[in-house]
Amino acid sequence: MNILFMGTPDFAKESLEALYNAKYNILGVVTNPDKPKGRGMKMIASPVKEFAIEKNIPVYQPVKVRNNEEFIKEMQDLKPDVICVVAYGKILPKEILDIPKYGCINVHGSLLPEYRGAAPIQWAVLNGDKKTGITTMYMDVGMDTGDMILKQEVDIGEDETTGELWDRLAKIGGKLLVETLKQIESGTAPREKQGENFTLAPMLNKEMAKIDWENKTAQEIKNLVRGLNPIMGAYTFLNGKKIKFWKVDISKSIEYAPDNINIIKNGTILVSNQRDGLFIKTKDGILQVIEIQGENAKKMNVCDFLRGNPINEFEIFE
RNA sequence: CGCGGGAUGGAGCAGUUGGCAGCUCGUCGGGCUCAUAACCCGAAGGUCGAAGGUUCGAGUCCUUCUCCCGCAA
Repeated sequence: MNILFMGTPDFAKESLEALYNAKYNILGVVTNPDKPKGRGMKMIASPVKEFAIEKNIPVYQPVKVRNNEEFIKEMQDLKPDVICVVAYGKILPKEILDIPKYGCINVHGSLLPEYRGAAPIQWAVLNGDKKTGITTMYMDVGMDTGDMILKQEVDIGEDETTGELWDRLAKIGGKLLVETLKQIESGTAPREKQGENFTLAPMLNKEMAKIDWENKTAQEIKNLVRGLNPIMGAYTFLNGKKIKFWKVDISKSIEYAPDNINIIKNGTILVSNQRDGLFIKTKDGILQVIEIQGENAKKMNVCDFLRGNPINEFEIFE
């Protein structure tokens, strides 16, 4: 079985590596072009590209795919039996989808038809879901609308972050992809149409990262912090300064609740000291901050942070 | 030359117009208490990132360098 692989981030690299270790013949790897990134705008190659180079697999990095006759011709000439696409970052035109006889297989980070789109893992955590999973499918021209092949459910931990779940799903995705190919080869792969009741997982935007103290519950805020770690971090303002929360938890003890808690504004700091940390009133409970980051500073444990950046009790996050 | 912040005892930070290097925590010793991640007393621990310059005097002002970090999905 000759495979053409398309993917870009570390999530995709896991699948590529799984295919490689399963001894499939990988004709080539298509990945997004290197781009300037990080401090100093250094050119960075994608994890998929780095792996491919290490294993001497040819790398293709078209700037665009649609209407790129030269690239499409190149892909056709490779004559892949199947194309595996994992978080490539571009939409593939029909001309590409039609190349391989076994079709294009995609690894998607959710239990389809839930969370079609770019950010399925993030949204599963943001919404506080208890479980999610991986789905492999035959791609069609729609956005994650193809017929499903295999699924694997995965439980989401109560405190698990998007980053942690991302890493786990990446590995599971690799395994499921290999299993999917095996079944396709042996002709036993199932093919199931997606139901009508789908949900979307659009790309995340910056506004949603701001904590809404007024209307959100402690659990919702915790989900926001978990869901945005490590992508952008949930933030709030204190005295005009932007502060990011990287890890919070719902305080189980009520000993920090003052008598007049019901008339205090949501977002008010109830406790702030170097021993206990930082506790904040929310709509329905008390939130404990565990990991925090100030402006132009690195993340740190909240107790360390308070040592150098004292915060008064009864100040209010906005 | 993408934008910005920083380098000060073990940790996190402050240090005003240049004038004895400080705060919180931790560490060590002692005390107090039925008791404490409590409190009190004391101690150790710094070539203030590197080099040069201005000055009677530089953590602080000027130049150069090194390293670290944040934001731009």
